[in-house]
Amino acid sequence: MAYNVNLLPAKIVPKPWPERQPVLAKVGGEKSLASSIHDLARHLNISIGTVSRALNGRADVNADTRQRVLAAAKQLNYAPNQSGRSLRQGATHSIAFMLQPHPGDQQYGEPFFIPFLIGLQGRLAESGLDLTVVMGAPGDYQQERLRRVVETRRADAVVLAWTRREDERIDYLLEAGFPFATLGRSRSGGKAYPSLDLDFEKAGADAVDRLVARGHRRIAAIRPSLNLNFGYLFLDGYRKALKRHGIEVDPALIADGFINEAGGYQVTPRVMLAKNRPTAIIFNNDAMALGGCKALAEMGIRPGHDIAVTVIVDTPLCRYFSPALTAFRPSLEPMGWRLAEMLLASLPAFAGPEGTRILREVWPLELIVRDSD
Amino acid sequence: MAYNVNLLPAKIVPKPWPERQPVLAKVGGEKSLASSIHDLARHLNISIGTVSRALNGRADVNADTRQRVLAAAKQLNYAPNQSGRSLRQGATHSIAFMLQPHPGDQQYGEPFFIPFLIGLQGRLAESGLDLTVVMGAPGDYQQERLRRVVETRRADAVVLAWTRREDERIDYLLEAGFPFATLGRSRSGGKAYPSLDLDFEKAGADAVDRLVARGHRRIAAIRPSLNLNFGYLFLDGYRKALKRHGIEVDPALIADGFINEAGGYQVTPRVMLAKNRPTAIIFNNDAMALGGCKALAEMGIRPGHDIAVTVIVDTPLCRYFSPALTAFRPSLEPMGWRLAEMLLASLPAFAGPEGTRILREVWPLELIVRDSD
DNA sequence: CGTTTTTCCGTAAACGTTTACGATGACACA
DNA sequence: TGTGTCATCGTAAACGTTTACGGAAAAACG
Repeated sequence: MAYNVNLLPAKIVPKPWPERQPVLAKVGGEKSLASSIHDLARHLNISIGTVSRALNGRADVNADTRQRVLAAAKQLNYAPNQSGRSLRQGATHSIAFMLQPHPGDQQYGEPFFIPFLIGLQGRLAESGLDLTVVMGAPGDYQQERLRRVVETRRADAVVLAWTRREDERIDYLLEAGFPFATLGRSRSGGKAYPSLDLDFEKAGADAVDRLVARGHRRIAAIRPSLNLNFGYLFLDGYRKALKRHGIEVDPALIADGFINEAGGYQVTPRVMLAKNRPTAIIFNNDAMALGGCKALAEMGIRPGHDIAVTVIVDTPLCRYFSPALTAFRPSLEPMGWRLAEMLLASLPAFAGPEGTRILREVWPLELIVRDSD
Repeated sequence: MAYNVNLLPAKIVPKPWPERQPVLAKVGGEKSLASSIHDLARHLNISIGTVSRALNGRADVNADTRQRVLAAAKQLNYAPNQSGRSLRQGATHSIAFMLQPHPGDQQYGEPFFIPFLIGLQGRLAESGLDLTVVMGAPGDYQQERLRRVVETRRADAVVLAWTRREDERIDYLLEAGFPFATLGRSRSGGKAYPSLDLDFEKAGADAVDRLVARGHRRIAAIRPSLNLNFGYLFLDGYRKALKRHGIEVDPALIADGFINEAGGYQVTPRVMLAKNRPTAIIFNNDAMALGGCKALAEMGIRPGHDIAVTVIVDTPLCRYFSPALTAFRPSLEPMGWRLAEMLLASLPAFAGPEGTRILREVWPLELIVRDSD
């Protein structure tokens, strides 16, 4: 008889952590989905210990017995119960990726992560780990979800993205001693942790260099608001390069907006109406570039003709847009692969010889010249 | 002393299911991340049974005791071990969404799902369920991953997307008796299951109706290959509407391509070079439309001027493209919410009164008229 | 005051694994 | 034959929960 929490008088309704819920009925009914180690043992008339050892490749089991166990496992469609394994071993064999929609993301999210996740999952799978993406509600900045994943031990490690300038998630994980790796840098955290980032600073500088070489001197920069760290890095490179060329940085040519099409659309007219009207714009994001180009089109300004447009992170959109947008391209899938490797190297159970931890890599972006600048 | 599987002589290396891996060290070391129910019991000098009952809101526990337990839980930073709970209850309290990159998706994936997932996760969270997205490698069509999730009981139910005409995943889940719901219809599966889909058939017909009303008679249709079901539905609507208007269906005006920018780019010239050159194109996907418009631009054909372009599934891309693309818009977040509701209604533990299962809803797409037709 | 009911809590089993430990033979060797 | 080694296996505990059951004390009732 399931007890219904909701029927409790209001004042004694507990708010434990987390809210407990009705128990799901066991699925599958009679024909259980998969057999347990006990079924195998009974079927073969041996002990469960031996079955487990056989399945786990331990040495102290007869070769013949092992074969029989494996055959029976296949025949009876055995699959180890993950909860049982996790409970006993204190490890879930799965890595969590925190995917957090941005507050400004009204409609659609970043396609950016998919190839990254493909690489990540590919490498993790090679080590027998599952990758599970845990979604948060938009706007709560993951802190709560992260705590929950960590404290209920749903994953053995986490991978963070969209790192911020100061990132409380990183502080939390460091303090908790929970293994993690980040896509992107941050200024948070005294201790070292594996992180992989793109060289937005150099890309910003390279973009400026190229534009200056082509005669531009009034160059606008449009980057995401929030305090996403790559926006700062990009702007640093932009500023330094301008100074190197003896060009004064004009604050009116720098704007922040939501990291989506609407943000770019909204913010671009602002820099175009500056006293010193720019002859070039660098967008720090493909979606913002799309929105920005829309705004330009409405002002009768044609990218590649009347203004030079450069995008920092390339996507298929940049290639298929008309005119095709000059952009800096990351190699996302290898990055996912690599970050998995870095994370694994930081986990005692997977690390090779001592001292092989890999920390703080910064990868270059490749300039793809197209028609917009 | 951990036994290293890799040191086994090759011939007795077992290939159990799944490949077993080294055990991860318990994280956190001394300062354990969270305390167990035993810690609470010891701290309060009561039994673990009482602690559990207090936390779970059972009635047979003194109000005062409950308060003390809850206070201690907060103080000691208690969080229930998920593996323990799952093992005991036979339920994981988490729902899996299978995300499968398409073979053609070389670089980037579908942003389509994010708002859907936001809605899905929002509703599930209200019932205390976690949503975890499980990634597969591109190309293997999920069957293996799905089996693994189901058989190792990593989730209590799954949500499928990208349903195909005949979908072996659905057949498998039905036969296994595992709860699931699908975003999209399929012809598979004799038995009923919760599914939510968009009315691609009507959208296809409406698109034709509108174009015919504006004087077009040679209308091309470009849809994804593979046998994604919505491609068929769209084409059905397209065909029926043409016939209704007494227009013969010209196979040369219909083309399939990979469901991304490259696919649209590759396939669009094919229909444009038909003997009966079309005056309008309906794209079944926004990315394909982007690629297609690129091809058109290279042929000197301007959407909205020289040709009418309509897109079946609207995204921000359609809105911010120049010219803005007329498109049919889904309401993805409510769909996610609704599908979660349908799934929950099919789970005994969450269903309300008997007979409230919700099956097979088909939602309309809203026509957004812009500048491209 | 005796009896019955109610309230509250402790006990212990169970979920499916893994693994430390010990037991049993088989075999080798002196 | 006695002793030691090795291969192989069974036993049982443990991981952290939930929950059926029963018991003790308190409350209610006659």
